Amino acid sequence: MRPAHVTLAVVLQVREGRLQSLLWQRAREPFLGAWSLPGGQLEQGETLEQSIRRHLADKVDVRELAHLEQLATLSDPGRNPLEWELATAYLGLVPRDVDPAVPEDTAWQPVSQLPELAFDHREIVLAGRDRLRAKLSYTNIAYALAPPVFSISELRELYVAALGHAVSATNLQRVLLRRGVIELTGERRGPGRAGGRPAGLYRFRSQRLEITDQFAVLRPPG
Amino acid sequence: MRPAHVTLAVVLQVREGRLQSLLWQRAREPFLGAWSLPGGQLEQGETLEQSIRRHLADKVDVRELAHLEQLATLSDPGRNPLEWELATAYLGLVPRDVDPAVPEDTAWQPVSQLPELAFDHREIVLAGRDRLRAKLSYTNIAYALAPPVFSISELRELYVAALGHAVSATNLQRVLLRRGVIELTGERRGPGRAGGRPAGLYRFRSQRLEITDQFAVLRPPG
DNA sequence: CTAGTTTTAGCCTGTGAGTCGAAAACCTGG
DNA sequence: CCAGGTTTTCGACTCACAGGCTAAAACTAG
Repeated sequence: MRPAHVTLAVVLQVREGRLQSLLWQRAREPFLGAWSLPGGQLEQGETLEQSIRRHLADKVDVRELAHLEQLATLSDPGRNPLEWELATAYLGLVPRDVDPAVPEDTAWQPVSQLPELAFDHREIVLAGRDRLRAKLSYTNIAYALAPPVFSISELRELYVAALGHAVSATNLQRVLLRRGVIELTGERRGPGRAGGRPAGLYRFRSQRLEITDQFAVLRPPG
Repeated sequence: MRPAHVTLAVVLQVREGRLQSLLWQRAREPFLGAWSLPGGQLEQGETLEQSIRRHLADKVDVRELAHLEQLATLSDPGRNPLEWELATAYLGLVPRDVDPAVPEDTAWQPVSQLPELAFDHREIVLAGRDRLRAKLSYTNIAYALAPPVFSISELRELYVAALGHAVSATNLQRVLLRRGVIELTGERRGPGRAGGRPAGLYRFRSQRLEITDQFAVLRPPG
């Protein structure tokens, strides 16, 4: 006998200054009505990545995934009480400027205040968050959370939301510039309501994941 | 229809100053006779980790795994020409002082000079090596490659073999001591053939994976 | 006792992260 | 048009730690 196999995704986006995860309410047993991760059955002829992309595009209409990577495969025989089922979890990231239309039964929920989740989905969400936090320190993965063009203050807000601790804008700018992760576009943004010096606008040099050879880190202050 | 599911392991050990991987020759199609990674079918009622442990203990008699972690799940529909089959790959590490008895059809082979491997096993081995190399820099994972007690020179040889570049014994000692990864046992080892100051003997403080909060790195010299 | 070998410890340097404060560039209100 | 408030940016300083080099320590063999 063979196990069923599903793909799941922790889809993260920074909204309203907080890191949020896309969740939907299950429409059938087990855990009917409980919040859970989007995903579904693996079909013949597709890879795991194709499968999770299909389910995300189908059910939740998220085509704007700027990054997608495999997290892990869960295999506890008791994780699904009705059936022997493996689940391969992915981490997906959505940039800040898009707001994908989501169905009724789907909602963004802050990772720091998750509701009760079905199956082992809570630990998967936290694993995704931790993976993101780690990679923010030694890769350019923030490109997948940021809009195409942004000011340092905006970028700082993203880092604060994702990392969960204060980040110095000055330091962030210097670190990312020196590493060659971001570059100045030359444009500037008109100042806000209360005036202030217009912000320079930056962009990520690469839209694909790159690993910084210098492993250095953005540490919490203090 | 559901896919078959197998578990595989990249089992690494430093032998004769080189990082080597445990391989065995396939006894059936496809790829009959080709070198491949040890592993086998996932059985009902077991987790993936239990499965790979069972196969390693059964077929290859490696019980001395000091570390085991999941690498990834491979899912290309064409990866097995005969059957739709997913494979979850693990990374296993064996300390230097043990020499597990292995059957006729099984052998250690240097990762830097791999033979032709069945399926997608070559990339899995390289992924395992890369994972190990990365973790050597920011975790205490070397505990799983080292004997219970060792001199700094011996530890240095392990790092050189695993990382593939020169490592300064002085620097290694200072870095690992400052991070609290290793500690002096108080014993010393009698000097070798040609004399020399007796080496202090060290041990790892923890035999479980710990992540260094300081992400700093052991870089190649120069 | 001397020469050779290996390990250990100390000193120096360089790099990059983190902090702080001042200057730059803009607004609004008088 | 000037003064005061706001936001961004730049430069100077400090600190921690990795990496390199050299000398000292501790031992063996002849």
